Amino acid sequence: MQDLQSNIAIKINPNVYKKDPLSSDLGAKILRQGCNLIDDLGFEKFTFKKLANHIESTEASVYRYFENKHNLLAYLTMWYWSWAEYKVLLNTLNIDCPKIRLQRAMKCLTEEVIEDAEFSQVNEVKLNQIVIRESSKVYLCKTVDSDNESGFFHVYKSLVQRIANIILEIRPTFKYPHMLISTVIEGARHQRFFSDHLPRLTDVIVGEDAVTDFYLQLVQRELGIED
Amino acid sequence: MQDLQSNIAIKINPNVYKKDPLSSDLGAKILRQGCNLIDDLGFEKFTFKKLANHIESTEASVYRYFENKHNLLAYLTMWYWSWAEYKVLLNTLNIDCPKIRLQRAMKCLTEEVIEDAEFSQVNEVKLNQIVIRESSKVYLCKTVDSDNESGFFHVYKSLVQRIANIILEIRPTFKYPHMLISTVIEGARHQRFFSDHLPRLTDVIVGEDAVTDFYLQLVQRELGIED
DNA sequence: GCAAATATAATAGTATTACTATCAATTAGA
DNA sequence: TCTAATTGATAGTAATACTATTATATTTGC
Repeated sequence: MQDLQSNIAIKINPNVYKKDPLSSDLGAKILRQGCNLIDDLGFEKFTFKKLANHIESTEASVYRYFENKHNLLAYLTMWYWSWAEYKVLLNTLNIDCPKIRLQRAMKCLTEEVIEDAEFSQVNEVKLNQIVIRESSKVYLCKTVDSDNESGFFHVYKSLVQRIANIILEIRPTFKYPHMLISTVIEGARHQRFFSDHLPRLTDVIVGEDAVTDFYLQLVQRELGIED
Repeated sequence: MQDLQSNIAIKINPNVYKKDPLSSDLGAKILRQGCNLIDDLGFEKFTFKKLANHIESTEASVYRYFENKHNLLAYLTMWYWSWAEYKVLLNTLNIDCPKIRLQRAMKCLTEEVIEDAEFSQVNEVKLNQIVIRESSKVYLCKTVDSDNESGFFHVYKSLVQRIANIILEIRPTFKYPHMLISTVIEGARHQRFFSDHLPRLTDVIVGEDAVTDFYLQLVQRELGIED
């Protein structure tokens, strides 16, 4: 993926920002250090004032880029899902067999993010942690319907649709492709959180990626695909 | 269940409150109206001041019962899972076949909550909505480890363990019983949220309980149980 | 190279949030 | 009825979540 770094840019729906954070140095700092601070403090304790101090700028300047911290989190989440979709795309391109495409897509979407591709302003490992811990707060809130109309969840939905299509290619009569995929995507992140904080809710196996193993198996059994 | 209403009380771990809200009228109001207000405003916009005004009391009085709104939400969530576990218990008692016990437990944990048993101070339908939308915020936060030590998640974990035991009865070598159950429990609630707000992430089928159907099937296929 | 446009910093200010503290009034229990 | 516990009333603080204004840089277009 290295050779694509400089040429590919992830485009984010402008509704989520007031001023494009990729259009300036300060904007880039807001993304990068915003990511760091949200990871450190947790979303609830994170404020634009703290971020501004941290990057030696001012609160007012940060507000010029994002209406509020909710939208900054939405931006980061949208970026993450675009990046994930791009990974899926790269890994399934030119592969004819839909079962293998599904398997590879599942792997992309459930495996741990360890290496830091530093694809752009954002540190993918930290962003992954944020997505695990904070991203559901973007939709689990009263503004979900208007945010949805603004397109905040478009990328996520299109990612789910993309995998659902592979499933339908394998089993055209399967009734619940979207449910299955969103269950797996959300579940994988929850299980990683559980294994760090509430291990009795999961099954941790040292030296094995239990999460990927479990969800891959689950999907294959649900669709009746032999291993 | 009616005849048990007056005799059975759900006991909540005292670490979550400063003063037992079931020990006074005001406490009961805090639970009941807190539930209503959180449902109306969403957890982020909900404040103790608004609650106090709503029940014609004062902020300071509310703070006498709960350290903060996070703990009130934790209380309500704990109550919900105790209630759910009790439902599971009632529905699986005296049934020998573990497959049927599993099926009944799954049904309890995935089906829609429509009828309002008014089991106590809390309106179960509203509480169910709150659990769907807000409850993951109790653990998706920086205090999760100390909250866990205080026992905030004990009931939830014991519920998961209970069902995991049924699974192990059916398939003693199954590697991921906790993962499977927590995936189903969390997933069922997410899917209900999706079908209300982000329907492209799920598969809504009118007149059918797709959620229960899907997760029951998923579990049975994962465990290789014939329908 | 200069004017115009744009971006940022500095400062100030407001309403609300998330509490804590104190004390008086009321109620309940023994 | 006396005492203790509960609640209400009031006050106060630091932080949050913004908005507005103005001055100062910096970039860009010509």
